[in-house]
Amino acid sequence: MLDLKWVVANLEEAKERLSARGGGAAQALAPIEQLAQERRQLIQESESRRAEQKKASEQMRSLKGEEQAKLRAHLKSLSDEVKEKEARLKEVEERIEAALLGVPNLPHSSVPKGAGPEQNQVVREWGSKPRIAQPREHTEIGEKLGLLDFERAAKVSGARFVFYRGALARLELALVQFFLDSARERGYLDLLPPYLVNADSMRGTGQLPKFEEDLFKTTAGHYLIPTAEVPVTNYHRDEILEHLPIKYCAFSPCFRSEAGSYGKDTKGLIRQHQFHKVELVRFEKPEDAQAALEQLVLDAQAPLQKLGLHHRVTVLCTGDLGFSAEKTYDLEVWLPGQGAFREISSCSTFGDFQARRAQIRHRPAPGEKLRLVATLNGSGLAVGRTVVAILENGQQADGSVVLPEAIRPYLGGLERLEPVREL
RNA sequence: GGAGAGGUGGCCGAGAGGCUGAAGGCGCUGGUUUGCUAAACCAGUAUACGGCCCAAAGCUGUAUCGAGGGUUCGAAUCCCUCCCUCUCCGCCA
Repeated sequence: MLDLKWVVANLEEAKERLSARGGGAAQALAPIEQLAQERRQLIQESESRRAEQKKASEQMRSLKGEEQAKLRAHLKSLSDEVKEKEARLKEVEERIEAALLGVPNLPHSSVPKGAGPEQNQVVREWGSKPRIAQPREHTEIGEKLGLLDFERAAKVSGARFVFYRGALARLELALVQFFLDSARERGYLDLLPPYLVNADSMRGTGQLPKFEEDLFKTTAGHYLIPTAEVPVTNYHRDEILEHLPIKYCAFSPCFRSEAGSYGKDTKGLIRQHQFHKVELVRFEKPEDAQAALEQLVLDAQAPLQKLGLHHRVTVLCTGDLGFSAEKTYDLEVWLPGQGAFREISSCSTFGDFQARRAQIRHRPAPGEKLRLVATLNGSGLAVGRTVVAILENGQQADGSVVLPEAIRPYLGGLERLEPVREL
């Protein structure tokens, strides 16, 4: 959420910076100026009335009989007036809040302007493409080896679900441990979060109120988390943090309804309703946020490099930026089967956008005023997509898959994936 | 799920219609004293939103005792709804 005071004082700048996102982001601001004015006036009126009322009602104690009855009648009308104004004020503030909650974050000045994904810019590349004669996609590789079962998953759960079998099931969990180890080495504290959260948490990180249709909701009113970012960022909701920075790594399953992505990546592991991810979350001083984002990208790249997977870093342009993000780098891993780079991590800084919604603050020094912190997060990494990359990059002519050396110790020394032996 | 007890400042804990932003204590900050440390003593110690001010500082108004609503001239205090915590019972991995 943007700061109301700042928006009102810098309306033109706000509109201009939001319009870089395209899609009418700036229009959401339209009603705010007038509402802010109404709000100020109502505050002044109701507060001055209330001050008057407070003063007069102090005399009530010392008065008796008719005198008191007279004053009481006067105060009653004052009281009614205050109540009426406060009711109107509340309504105006609710409308401001509703409008503001629907406004996306301002892109950082260093974000390239652009209309959509085509205008994202490649920042750097790591490694090189493996030479594979006739690359196949992970679905084919996995199904042939008996390691992936989409058909039965469709029977049991529906589209966009999967069963992993045998060594691949183990690989998924091995990668989780491997990613957490990598993050821990880089100073992140392990957190294993709840997978169901309340609406306040979803509002804190920006999923609600605007993106409810992307979420799964339980009959009890909880939401299934679409990423560990939600519980981990909200871990410090309504808190005053004493020491910054704070760095957490958290494993969790992620649940996404994928509403509106019909027809996209319908096959395979790329886009599932449920997947696993290790998330890196940082709380930083505002002035450290940009440097921390650069650091975060390196933290996310580290396991990818240990696995020897060819990838590149891109910076998202203004038109492709997520709702809450101020700046985002994507990590895209090379998938020989698809002949394309695909997102495997997304690292963003949110400035104080989430911190304002979630009221996460810190005191720069004793005696100084509280400030909102900056929040950041990035995948480190998406586990399912890493499995895809390992399958496609490690595929051999005989159908087996050679595993990256770095992951072998997590699998009891297993070197390659071969057909599952039916028991 | 059933029965009961609770939620007050950074923390502990009083208060039970007006004099309470809230006693007392702890903590923290500054000062005095002091070979050092400690102790003692003194002072200060919230947040948000308005107004005055070019701005900061400062002054000033209002709100805030789990959340929301109600009663009342006036609510931390009375009533209603909800949330959360704890204890016991049931169920359960």
